[in-house]
Amino acid sequence: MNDARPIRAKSGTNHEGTSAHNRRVMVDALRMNGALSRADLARATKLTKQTVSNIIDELEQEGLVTAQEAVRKGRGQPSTPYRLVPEGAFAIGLQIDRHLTRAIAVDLVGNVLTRAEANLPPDGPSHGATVILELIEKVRRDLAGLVAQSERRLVGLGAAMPGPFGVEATGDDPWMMAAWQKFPLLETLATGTGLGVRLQNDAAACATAERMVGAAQGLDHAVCLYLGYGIGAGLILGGELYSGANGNAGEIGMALLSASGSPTPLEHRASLASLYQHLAIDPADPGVYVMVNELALKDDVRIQSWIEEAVMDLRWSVHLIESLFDPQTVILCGGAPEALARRLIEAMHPLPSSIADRRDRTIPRFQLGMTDPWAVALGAAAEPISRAFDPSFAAILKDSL
Amino acid sequence: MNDARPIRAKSGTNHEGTSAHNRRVMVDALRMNGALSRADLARATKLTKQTVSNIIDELEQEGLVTAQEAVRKGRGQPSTPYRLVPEGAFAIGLQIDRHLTRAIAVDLVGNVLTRAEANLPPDGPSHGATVILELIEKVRRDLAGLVAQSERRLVGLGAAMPGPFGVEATGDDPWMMAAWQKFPLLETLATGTGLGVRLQNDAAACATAERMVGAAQGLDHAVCLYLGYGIGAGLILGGELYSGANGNAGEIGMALLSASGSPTPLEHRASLASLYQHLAIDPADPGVYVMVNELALKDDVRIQSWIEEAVMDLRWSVHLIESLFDPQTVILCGGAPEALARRLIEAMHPLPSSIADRRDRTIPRFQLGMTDPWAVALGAAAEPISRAFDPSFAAILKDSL
DNA sequence: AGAAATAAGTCAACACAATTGACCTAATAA
DNA sequence: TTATTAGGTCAATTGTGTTGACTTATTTCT
Repeated sequence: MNDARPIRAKSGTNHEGTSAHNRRVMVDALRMNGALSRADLARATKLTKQTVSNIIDELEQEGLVTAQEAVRKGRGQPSTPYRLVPEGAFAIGLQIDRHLTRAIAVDLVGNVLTRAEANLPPDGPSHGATVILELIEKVRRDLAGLVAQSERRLVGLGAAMPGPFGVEATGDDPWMMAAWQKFPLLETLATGTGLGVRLQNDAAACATAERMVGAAQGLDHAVCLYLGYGIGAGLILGGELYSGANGNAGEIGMALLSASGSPTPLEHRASLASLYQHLAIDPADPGVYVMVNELALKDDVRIQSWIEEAVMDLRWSVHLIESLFDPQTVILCGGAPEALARRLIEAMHPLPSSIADRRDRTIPRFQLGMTDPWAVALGAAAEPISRAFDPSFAAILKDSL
Repeated sequence: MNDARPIRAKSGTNHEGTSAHNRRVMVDALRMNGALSRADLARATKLTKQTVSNIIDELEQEGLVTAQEAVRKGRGQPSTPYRLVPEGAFAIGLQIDRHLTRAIAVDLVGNVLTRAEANLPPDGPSHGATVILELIEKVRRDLAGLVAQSERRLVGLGAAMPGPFGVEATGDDPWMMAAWQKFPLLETLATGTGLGVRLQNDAAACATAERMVGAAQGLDHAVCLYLGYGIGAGLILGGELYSGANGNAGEIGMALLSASGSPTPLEHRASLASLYQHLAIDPADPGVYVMVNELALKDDVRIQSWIEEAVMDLRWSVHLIESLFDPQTVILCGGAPEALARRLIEAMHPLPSSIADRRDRTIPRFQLGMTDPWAVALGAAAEPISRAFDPSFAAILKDSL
């Protein structure tokens, strides 16, 4: 009678899926190449001129693309390049960090339009949620003041916070991140803002940012090594952000540094937390960023000694990432002060030899990405944009609607 | 004038892409669920009854599915379940190992129809290629003798060999694997057989096998830890095999076991190579498999001491894999003799705590997959089947045709 | 028994989106 | 001036999933 066992199957697709994909492919092509004519797009996407023409007409009507002046290039009718209209869409990003929260508004091409931050009250999520919702409201109002129709073109809210998610807390937790994990954040944000909300960990958010406006643009295989209070990896695999079965992929900070003996998590050694400890400064102090940056600029010996240690672990991490993910490049990004990040990059050479040593290599094995305390918030904001406009398998299928 | 810089864009799709995807979804659903009625398929794939009906009619005509007897279940018209026809498609798999080569023929559902192996001449690829082509010919003839029309239904040839690919050789290489890497294997096989050919490393092949007929069936996020002469990981990420930018993803054997001091590659400690060394036996001896299996069965002390050491490294590996990939499960598979594999699995407990410790867990964190010296060859054969019939993003796009 | 309800599956008309091939336009090269 | 080339449009066509009414076969209710 009742067949209990549910049927597992992938979703099918139909015309709308096809159409949605092709529209996304256009937007993606324009994002990566700046401005392209209809004929260019047809060649690049392998669609017919006519199809491209129809889609571009639609996108133009919707205000997502616009024609530039015709350009003559050689023989034949001049081409009319189209480019993305930044004001075509907006998204809001939210970063929840240990002692503060940041909100940011970006447009279709990743320009930051407005931003705001606030301290998180130390008494946990239920009070903190109010602060957050107010912060989002503020950014939303500012955005509305800056551009007309912003509300109509708001595609969603992206949130980022330290992971891992859905796992029992371990050890000390002065900033109540564990409490935040249990708090029904997404529901609160969704009902409080009326927007669609998704959650990423901070490394994933950084990778999303690097993919939209940073060093991972146009790359289908890249790993962002995020050095923040902890350390994590944001994974761009096969052209999409990879989150794993539970949204926890890339938690390299938990990787143990030796199989036998007394293994230490990478996080305990290579992270800003370890730097703060090494320098004996209070991570909650709002001045740490500037302080560390200046120490790095003047090559302070204590920073140098930390860098020497950390670089060994980072070399190991890069080698590990290359061995396991075989990416086109590894990008150092995240909340580390810029001067520190530069010192680290310099100190990384020479990289240990790995399968990434290839003759056909055109991109550096390891490079510096964004070093901006707002990178995570930016990535959080980039997520809804990416969800709405980037080509992806999921977007074609019926169950995505 | 000449705009040098090429335009980068993803491919668009059209009706044929839609259709191709939906057909694959049907086959996939039948593979995972055994037998389903048209109505079941419609519900599971979110397509309409009519669409499913049309596709099933086609598939039936093509001999890929067949109706079973109608079953009455509760009220309403009895349903007619359809199942895959094993003889609907065949593929040939080829394993090139250090001193021998294996060929195998499988059908649509992964049944092994015939197999053969041969020693690889020690004088390198150009002579070896002849041996291989003869071996494939033999398997192909045997297959043709076993089932009618097999040639018409042959979807391709999959090859598997130890990786990594495209990297300068390192260290000693008694079996000339480096020479094999340089040899134009794919071209030789393609012209020699007239079939489409793809290459995987052995860990990836194992994962492909586990996905078609093993422990990874129906899982979208699984990692196969392949313990063979070396050690590697086959990655099933987001429902597809992930190969990285250069086909080298999952090379966990190269992971270094400690950041500072004198780091050792995992491969030097946890691999059958290390076991052979520990036991002081010649890995080229064709009797090693049986020998090791018997030693494991009688709990030989030398085996036990190796296991104790190896298990520490394997625990570390599983923890690392869980931290970086966040899979639903980790599967131990590959060419290790079964008794040894069982001993290893037993000795793995307790696993180190990791982000994989979740309350909502239904599958074991770590489990035993296939322990069959033919697993790699089977996976190699599974690849063309998977390519031809599994749903995938690439299969929808125009540039896949 | 008979009627109602329920579920599987089919039929024929339809809608949607990409394709096709002819055609127009605007530029450069001969 | 004319031929050639490239961008782009027009209108008809094709392929594929959808829709809603209908048929068939079975169980459940009265």
